[in-house]
Amino acid sequence: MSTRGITKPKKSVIDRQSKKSWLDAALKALASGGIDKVRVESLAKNLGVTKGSFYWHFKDREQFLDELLNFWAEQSTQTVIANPNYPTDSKARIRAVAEDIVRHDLGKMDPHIRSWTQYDKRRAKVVAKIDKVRFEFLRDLFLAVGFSMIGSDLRAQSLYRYVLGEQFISVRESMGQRLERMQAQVDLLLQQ
Amino acid sequence: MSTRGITKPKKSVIDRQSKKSWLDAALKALASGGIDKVRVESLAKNLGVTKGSFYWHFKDREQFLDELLNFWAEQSTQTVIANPNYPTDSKARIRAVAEDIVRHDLGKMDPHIRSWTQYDKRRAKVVAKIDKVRFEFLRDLFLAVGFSMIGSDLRAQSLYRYVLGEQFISVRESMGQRLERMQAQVDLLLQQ
DNA sequence: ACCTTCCCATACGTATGCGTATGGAAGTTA
DNA sequence: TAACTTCCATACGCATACGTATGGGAAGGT
Repeated sequence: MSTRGITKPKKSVIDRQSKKSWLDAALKALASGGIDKVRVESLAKNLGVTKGSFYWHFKDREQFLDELLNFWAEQSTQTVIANPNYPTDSKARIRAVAEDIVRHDLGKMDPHIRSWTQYDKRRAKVVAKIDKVRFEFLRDLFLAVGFSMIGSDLRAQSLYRYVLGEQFISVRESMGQRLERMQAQVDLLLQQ
Repeated sequence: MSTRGITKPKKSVIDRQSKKSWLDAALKALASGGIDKVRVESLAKNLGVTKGSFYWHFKDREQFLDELLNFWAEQSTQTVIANPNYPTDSKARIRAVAEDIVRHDLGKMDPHIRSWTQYDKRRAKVVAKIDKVRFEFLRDLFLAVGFSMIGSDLRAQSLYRYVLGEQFISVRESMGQRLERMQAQVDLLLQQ
């Protein structure tokens, strides 16, 4: 693991890259055009270096993609869930979480990630783990409201599918519409 | 358009291919490993011919993929919607449709299609049209139950996102679980 | 000043996959 | 049977992208 820029953040005349800079570039490329756009030589061009740098930091493309997936997994479990500023009222908290998801476009990387990993059993397991974490987070929110385990399970699954499905619908709506629709969805789920 | 096998279904010593046989093979490949598996030479190998056949039937790969997308679009609007054996009772009809979607795994091609087309604006428009058709079909079902336009709209969007989202969740459930969950979801949406 | 380590450039070999040019076999029509 | 159409095989050129081998510049330690 390169620690350049952390222990010794000195300037260089030439652009020295770290693992993270490669992974950041890869995430950008992934978001712009899918995993097919995550190419060694292409990323190198974006970073202003050659692939000589890449093969110094990483063994090969496969190992790099593994790190990329973990990179996404880590920072996707530290956004919504780790936010400490949610209301204490359980129903209000669900609404706040739902709004956050839409407003900050959380899960916007999901189509790219899932499109990529769905044909790779090993990598799909990483995504499955993220699904599990997210789902349990949502389920706990409904449990806090007072729903039964079965009821909370159903509602969390419903809400999660809603969020996930929205990312794949080709008819994109405005932010206002999406927020409104999401709140209506939450209202529906919060009925007794 | 080749009409071989339709007007003159004669046997041949060698395997003569039609456009449809290429498209069928392409759909199979797409389902197995995404658009990346839809390769001219790969499909040719599966069909037992060379790409000389391909380039006789199609101009190039791009045009072929266009036809493939239309091929999917056509046969994806002729399954659920065209089924005439649904109950006349509006609520029962929704339940029957929902069960059909899960049981016959309708939309199982959707992840592959959407993963492929999401980076292609022109092709995404075709998918958007399918989204619209499906959504309006679902909305009409809720309208028939007696919900308002707004209420039907919300419920149809919710149900459609649910179906779509399920296809992308990496944690796969059993058919029984999926059916049960789907019915619970429909029950939730059918509440007043 | 020298040496070592870190990081990258350059050049090359190889594989894959698209598209094209051309010939030819099988079936059809005159 | 001769000509004509339909469909495919073969062979080639070309572009892209991975991975490797090798050399070298820059920075820091001694």
